[in-house]
Amino acid sequence: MNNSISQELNFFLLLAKTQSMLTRRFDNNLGGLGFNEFMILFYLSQSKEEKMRRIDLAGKLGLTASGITRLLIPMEKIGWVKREPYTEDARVSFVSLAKGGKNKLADESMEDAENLAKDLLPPATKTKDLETFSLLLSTMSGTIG
Amino acid sequence: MNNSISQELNFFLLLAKTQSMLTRRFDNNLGGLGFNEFMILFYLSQSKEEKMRRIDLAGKLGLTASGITRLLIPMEKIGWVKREPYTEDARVSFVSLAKGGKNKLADESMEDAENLAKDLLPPATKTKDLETFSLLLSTMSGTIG
DNA sequence: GCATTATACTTGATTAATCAAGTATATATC
DNA sequence: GATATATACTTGATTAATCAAGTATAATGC
Repeated sequence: MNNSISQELNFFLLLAKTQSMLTRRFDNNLGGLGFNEFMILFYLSQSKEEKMRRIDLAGKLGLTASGITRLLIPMEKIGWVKREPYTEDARVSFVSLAKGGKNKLADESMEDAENLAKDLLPPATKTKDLETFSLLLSTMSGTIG
Repeated sequence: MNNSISQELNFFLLLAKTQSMLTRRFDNNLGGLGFNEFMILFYLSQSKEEKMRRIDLAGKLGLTASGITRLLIPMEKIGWVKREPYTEDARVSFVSLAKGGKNKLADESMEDAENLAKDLLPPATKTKDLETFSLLLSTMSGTIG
């Protein structure tokens, strides 16, 4: 039996496990919003004119274009986001933050997310380490393309 | 517009994005094994007598018991794992590594996973940092319960 | 300008995984 | 030792997300 495993692979196994648990935790504690839905509303709220191309949203969440299409369907129905055609390039359609989504985010979910984030990190976590780790994550997600 | 977001929450958003991309990458490059399937075969191969309780497997992957039940159904059918009843506690059933699964892992997937892991990490990643992050991740997943 | 290639998005079919509820067994409490 | 609670697992219903293929439009190369 060969029991050896590299530190690198071990890191990815741990990452997968942790992220599964984290996603479930976020999904259940954002006042009725799923984590992905929260991220969509949040990124829209941060963007210029509160609207983004669907493909850019996909990039932000690390999902496929298809995944975004499907995520947005119920959100549009409920009135959290709106579809905005784009005349300069007919392939593109923008998603914009609708009133309902803006309220949903502001009233509760944003605060819930912030509180959860602070609760989840071990109290001893060093700011400096968090920075290093964040940088590693951006580099990886930038590289994976 | 309130554009502020804590470093902590930002970290979790980045983590989610990166993990989505990573999972897709692993899923498509382990010689026909999904990432979760790979992890199951791997953890079984590492465990005593190459068998584990389903609930412990769930813990290792960060999934629910239900998720594990469903993951194992096709794997059992294909002959990668076997179900083993446990007389000392009739609630429990063990999963063991079957011949097919053992071969699948040894012939290709283990090597693929190791190579991928090394490819995905930025070359400049410091061993020391990787250790720190791994520790942070274990602490978090241990705490989340 | 025409043909090729690339981009943005949607859709059908499928797979993955959750939750809530249910079954069966074991453990603890009184 | 009967009752209540906890644990391990499965199942039905549902939601999430993929891939592969298709549509439509735009950009590139010659």
